Amino acid sequence: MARVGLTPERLARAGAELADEVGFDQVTVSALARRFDVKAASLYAHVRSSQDLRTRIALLALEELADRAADALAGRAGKDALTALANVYRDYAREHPGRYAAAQLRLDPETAAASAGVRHTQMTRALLRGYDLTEPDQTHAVRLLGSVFHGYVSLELGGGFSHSAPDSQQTWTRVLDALDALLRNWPEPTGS
Amino acid sequence: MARVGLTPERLARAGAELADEVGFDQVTVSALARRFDVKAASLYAHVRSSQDLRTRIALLALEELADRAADALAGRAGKDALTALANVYRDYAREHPGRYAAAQLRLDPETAAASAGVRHTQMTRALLRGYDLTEPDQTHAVRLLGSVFHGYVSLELGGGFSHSAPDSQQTWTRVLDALDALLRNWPEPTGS
DNA sequence: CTATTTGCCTATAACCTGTAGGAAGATGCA
DNA sequence: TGCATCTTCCTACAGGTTATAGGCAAATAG
Repeated sequence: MARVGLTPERLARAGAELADEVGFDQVTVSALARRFDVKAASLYAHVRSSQDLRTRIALLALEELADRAADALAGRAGKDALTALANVYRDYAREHPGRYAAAQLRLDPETAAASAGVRHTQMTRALLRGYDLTEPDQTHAVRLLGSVFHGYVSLELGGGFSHSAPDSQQTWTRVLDALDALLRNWPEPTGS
Repeated sequence: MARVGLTPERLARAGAELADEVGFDQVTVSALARRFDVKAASLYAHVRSSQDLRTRIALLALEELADRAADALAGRAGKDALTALANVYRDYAREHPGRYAAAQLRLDPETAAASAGVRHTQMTRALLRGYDLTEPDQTHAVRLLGSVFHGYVSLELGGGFSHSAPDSQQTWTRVLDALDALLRNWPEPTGS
């Protein structure tokens, strides 16, 4: 009865790999058990449920993504920082589609508050210090950037841009140009 | 043995309702069969598979969304049209979260090409006629708008904006201001 | 070197997908 | 009206997934 040496952390890491290979929603306790050549029931000693496993993978992905973002932002400012941060999300999603999908998992408020998700907000806010925005516009801009990054990446990943010209890379470059221009020239509220 | 009168269309409609109630990923053949007080096996006479059912719900949602968008755009131009279209997506997602999630289902290329998805692109393009963009910037702008709408709506739906000030409605208004300003003042490519 | 803890096992129940074949209701045609 | 046929929904079943309960053996502590 050889012991494989399962831990919640190893399961989350292996689950993340599995997600990248077969898709996050195909990650099951059974499939993960097969990967360790172990019975599914054995995994329940380490994770409470299938949902618990997914949450651990999501938290892992959020951490990795935040670490990459922190790396990319170090020593950069302005458009340079904007581009770097944006590319972190896009590249991560392309390298690790399953993990990226996991990072979108809806977490309950306490879990979310304790997750690396908050670092993402903080870093976006730090990036915006290179532009001249004061509250509440800074928060609006944080949300806008999050929306564009996530929206673009998920549409691109879903194949939305792959069957028409011009190619996605060109649009991406121009979108970052546009966001930079917008942040440098953030409009006043309209009268309406 | 009373006949219930199942058809693929009725199943898709009921599936859409079920999705709004319990979430798109909780839509199963079994659950739908229970809703009609019928055995799961019976549904397979009308849909080929669980995946087929999901696809039908996705197509239904895309249609509904395109119809609403066409309605909203009629007789509007410029920022008025931009706001109207944006609100269609946001309102639909809030009213019908399950259907909205369904609309994000990844379709195979042929199905996607035959879906109402293409109408969405066309309408966004029509909206952009109120701004002064030529190709390929128009395509870039279509993709940007799609990204912002989808990204914002999905982050908002995921609860991302609900636990911090200012409230999401204010950000939404300002994001639309910002997009309008950006489209009216679309930047040249940068030299890099 | 025994005693306890830990890790993985078998067994089992419930639910979901999907297929095969059967019976009752609906429909068409004489 | 009566008969044949088709359609609709059924039962039965096989295979996969989640989850719990209880058992035995390996690792570890005193």
